[in-house]
Amino acid sequence: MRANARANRERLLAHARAALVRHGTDASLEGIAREAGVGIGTFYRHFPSREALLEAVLQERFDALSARARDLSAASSPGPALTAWLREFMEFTGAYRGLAAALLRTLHDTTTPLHAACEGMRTAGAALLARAQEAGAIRADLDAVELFTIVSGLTWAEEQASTAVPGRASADRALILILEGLNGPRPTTDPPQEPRQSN
Amino acid sequence: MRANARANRERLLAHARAALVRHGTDASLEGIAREAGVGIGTFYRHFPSREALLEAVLQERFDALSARARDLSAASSPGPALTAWLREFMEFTGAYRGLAAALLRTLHDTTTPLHAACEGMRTAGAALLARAQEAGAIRADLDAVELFTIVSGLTWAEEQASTAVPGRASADRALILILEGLNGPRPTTDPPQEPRQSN
DNA sequence: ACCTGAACACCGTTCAAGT
DNA sequence: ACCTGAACACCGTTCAAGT
Repeated sequence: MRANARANRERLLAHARAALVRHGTDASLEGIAREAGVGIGTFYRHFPSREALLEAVLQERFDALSARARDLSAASSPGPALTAWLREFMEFTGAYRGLAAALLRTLHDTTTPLHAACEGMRTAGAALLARAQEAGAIRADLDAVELFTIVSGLTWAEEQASTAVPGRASADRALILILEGLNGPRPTTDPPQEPRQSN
Repeated sequence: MRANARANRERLLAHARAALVRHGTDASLEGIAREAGVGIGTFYRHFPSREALLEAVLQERFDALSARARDLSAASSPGPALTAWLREFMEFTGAYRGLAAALLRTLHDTTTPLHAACEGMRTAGAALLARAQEAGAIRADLDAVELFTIVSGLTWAEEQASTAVPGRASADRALILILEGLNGPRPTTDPPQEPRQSN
């Protein structure tokens, strides 16, 4: 019987993944159970809440992003390492419709299980930020919560814009815009650059 | 009977406003009708869709923001005028939970009635942007759709963060951050400023 | 242990019937 | 003209009953 339960869980997860891709984070739970050929009660036994389901689906991605932050920290200089990681974070966060919202909620609502699941990933990202700030690549008066809020907001906005198109390109563009600011790129100070033309 | 219908409409609008403040853009339509002491069918007669309701509630605000853009264009220099207007746009957009999402949707979905209702406001904002770009206050490679997308994303993100607190302060802060960029403020070029200390 | 599905409490939306 | 509310088709969630 134990094997039966395990098989149910796997089938639920598989159909959940498909449903998330198709319908986003508020895919019908009844629908997932139905497609998995399982009673709704069985669904709730395995995943007592929508968040628990998300957690199960996303856990390994969280861990992968944590590891990625550590790799980037070892392999790249502080500024580019943060930029590269944020790009991957945004790509992940934009994977399902509604995911940016679900993750952003966990940033402040510390009680939820999904919060705990994200925490490692966010700590890793925050370390990357601190390193970039020490190197002077990122303004010092920015904290990790602000950064995650802004980046999530951007991802969400791009996601709303493109229902059909994946829109990776425009999300990258948005990241560049917030890095450089709407008033234009800041000339790097260490090796002095050619001056901006005053239009 | 005509007076009766008109009274119903007004009562529905009044209760809709209250419900939007309390429950956000996806307040229960049945609930609004119930509170207004009116059958659900009557609700649908007056407002055939949730969007139609939003449009009726927000129309005068759209118009006010359009007018405000024109006033600012006359009264202030290009850069500050845009900043001031964006601040007001964000404040309006953050008035109800879900409003930023509803408005952003209309940016691309041109078929909806709410899109038409927003258009004037957005055109006015776009003019302010163009003026700021001509003056060199805002980077030239930014279009109005991008700007509205980014600003909406920011407003949404701040709104998610603060369920209880209105959080005006942090939205302002976010606006400053995207104007200046995460890599720090760009020194203004026209009147040369004191140099940034290299940390 | 694990599963099932009826039951409950909610939605949005439509439409035949009333005045 | 305008209003009503039952009807339909969906939800999420719980829980008594089954194996």
